[in-house]
Amino acid sequence: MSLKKIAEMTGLSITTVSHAINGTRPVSAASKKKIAESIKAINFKPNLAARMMKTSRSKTVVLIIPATEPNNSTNCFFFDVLNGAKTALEKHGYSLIISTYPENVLNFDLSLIPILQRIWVDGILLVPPSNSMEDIKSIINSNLPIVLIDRKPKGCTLPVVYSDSKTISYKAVSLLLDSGRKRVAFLGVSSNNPTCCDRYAGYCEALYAHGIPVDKTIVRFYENNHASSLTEIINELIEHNIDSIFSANSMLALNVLKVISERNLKIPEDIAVIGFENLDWTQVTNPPLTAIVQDANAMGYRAAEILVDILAGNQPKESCVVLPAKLIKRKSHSNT
Amino acid sequence: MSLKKIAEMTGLSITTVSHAINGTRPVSAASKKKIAESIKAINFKPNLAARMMKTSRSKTVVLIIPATEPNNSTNCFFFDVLNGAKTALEKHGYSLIISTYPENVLNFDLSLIPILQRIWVDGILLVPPSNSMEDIKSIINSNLPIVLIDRKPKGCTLPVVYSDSKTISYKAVSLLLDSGRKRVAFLGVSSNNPTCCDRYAGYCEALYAHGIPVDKTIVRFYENNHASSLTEIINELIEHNIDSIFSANSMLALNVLKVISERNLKIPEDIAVIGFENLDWTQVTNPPLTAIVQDANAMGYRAAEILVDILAGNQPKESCVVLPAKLIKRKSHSNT
DNA sequence: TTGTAGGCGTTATCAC
DNA sequence: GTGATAACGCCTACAA
Repeated sequence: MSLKKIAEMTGLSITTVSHAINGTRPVSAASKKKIAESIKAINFKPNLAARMMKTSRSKTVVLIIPATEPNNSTNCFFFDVLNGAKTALEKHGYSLIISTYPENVLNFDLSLIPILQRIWVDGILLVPPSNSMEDIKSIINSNLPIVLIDRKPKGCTLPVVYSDSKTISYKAVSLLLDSGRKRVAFLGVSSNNPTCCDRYAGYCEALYAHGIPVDKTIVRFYENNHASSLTEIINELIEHNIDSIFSANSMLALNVLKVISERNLKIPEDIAVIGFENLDWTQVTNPPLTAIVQDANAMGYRAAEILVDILAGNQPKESCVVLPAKLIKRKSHSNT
Repeated sequence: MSLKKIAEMTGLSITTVSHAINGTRPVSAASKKKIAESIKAINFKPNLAARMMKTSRSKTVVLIIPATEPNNSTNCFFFDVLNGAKTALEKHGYSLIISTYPENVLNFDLSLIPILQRIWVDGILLVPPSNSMEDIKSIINSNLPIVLIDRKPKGCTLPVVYSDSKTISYKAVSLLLDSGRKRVAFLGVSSNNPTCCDRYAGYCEALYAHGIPVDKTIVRFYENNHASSLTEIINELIEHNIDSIFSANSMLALNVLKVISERNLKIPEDIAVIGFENLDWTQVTNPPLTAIVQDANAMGYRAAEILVDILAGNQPKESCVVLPAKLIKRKSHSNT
């Protein structure tokens, strides 16, 4: 099954068949018809390896995401990113390869990722591991087109698609303050995580706008290599006379709910909670969680579209897409 | 950057270099060393397109899974499957391409999946859409090696890796019956879903073993194209004088919890609930959900290993792997 | 509008 | 132990 076969069947040359298939040169209607028929007859599909060898394009893109343990709700978020990217890519005839790196290993060299060791993908969709461009330097050195997703490292000039975490965090914390809370704790994953930093920035600005100074004793980052366990951290926080917690991702929110209920405290009466969600479970917690939702699917989709555009040789129209996030008010933020 | 270049650098022939790299023929230690040095010097990587052209092997496998809407907990399950498969594949030098099909479209022709339209992948990991081999016939006709995951259609002779849903469902329902429940309702996704059928079979056997006949009025399948909404179905079920519900997946369990709490009924006093979980959220529901957990990661991993084995030309040692599932007892199944 | 021919970087066959 | 050389299937000058 090859161009040659089609050429034989139609009595035309390989060249003409090739041009007919790719539309790279005028071909007479009669020839076109014959070729189309033969293609159908033997269900011919061009050999991508051969094509790739000539064009050095694989029409394949890799999505590189952090992988946490199984059963972690962050995974759902990335699944939606993946699905969005896949949808956009398939539309343009690209395939999507998946690769992951360990979220919790410091200074993991991304260029060690197997697929990047091969001459293979045309471009990269990357969720960067940290705030630092240094950590993705080796991957940038591959000289493949890159679009970042979800996290924008400091000093980043690459195209990037992410949620407006700061604005929505500002809103969430304001909601707590406006309903009379005075001691709003902040709980984040890591001070080295761009998204987390944005959320912290929104928190600080909201406090500032309400004339309340940031009290570092009720701000905690659960650094991955932290000495204390997450449960301990939350317990500590609660013992600092707080009346509410803004927790900067869904996994943290989940643990906050757990610890609070273990201490037999009431939400929102004793402690109001606002978190993040990647999943519908937040509506069946006790009480249903007031939470921020991001459009993960759109994030993947938009990023993929930008990458495809770059691969097509165009100047990207937008090098930085900031998607809005939503605050869903349920019962955990206020008893009024 | 090619074998030719390495050949020039070392003064050896392309042939020898190729054999040295692939270990397909004895090469003198001295030559080996020279070659290794040159490879390192120019950071040479074999061109996969060229290699693929000769071998007609892409060292790439596709994972085909159903995709539901964003934010659906089923996605988490498949993310873990994906991650497990990826881990195993990378170990053997394979890359993983992702493709999805719409879960709710009947008779979706899987062979329409873009990646399968190209001459590209060496093998297929597939979560089949239904109970019927007919629905995956077109994909089987591709003549690529296939390993099924999670669901075993009727009359299936392909290698398949799935959880022992029946046994664990038997245990779960027995737990309800042993604690005195008499009217255990069953809620499943679809009678056309192999996993769901297994869970129903476990349910029936448990009832049988306890001398209770299956009452079809308290058995419901939420067929995807069902006229009534899921909420209606659950409400109907509750009105049939039941004292407990076994819901056959996490999405259903979530909705069961929601409806019960909307009706201001108490769990487990009024209605005991056992569900499935893909995620840690089940511990923060009210009350924490007694649930069945599967090892999705292992499922993907094992399936990928079998596929790699087949691709290596071996007879697979096991054509059917049934993984155990766990029942996690929390608070929703019994008040004693 | 069509055809000829060379080459992309491998692997495989055969010969030494 | 080692080397020439012919494919694999496609694209693309260059020619007609």
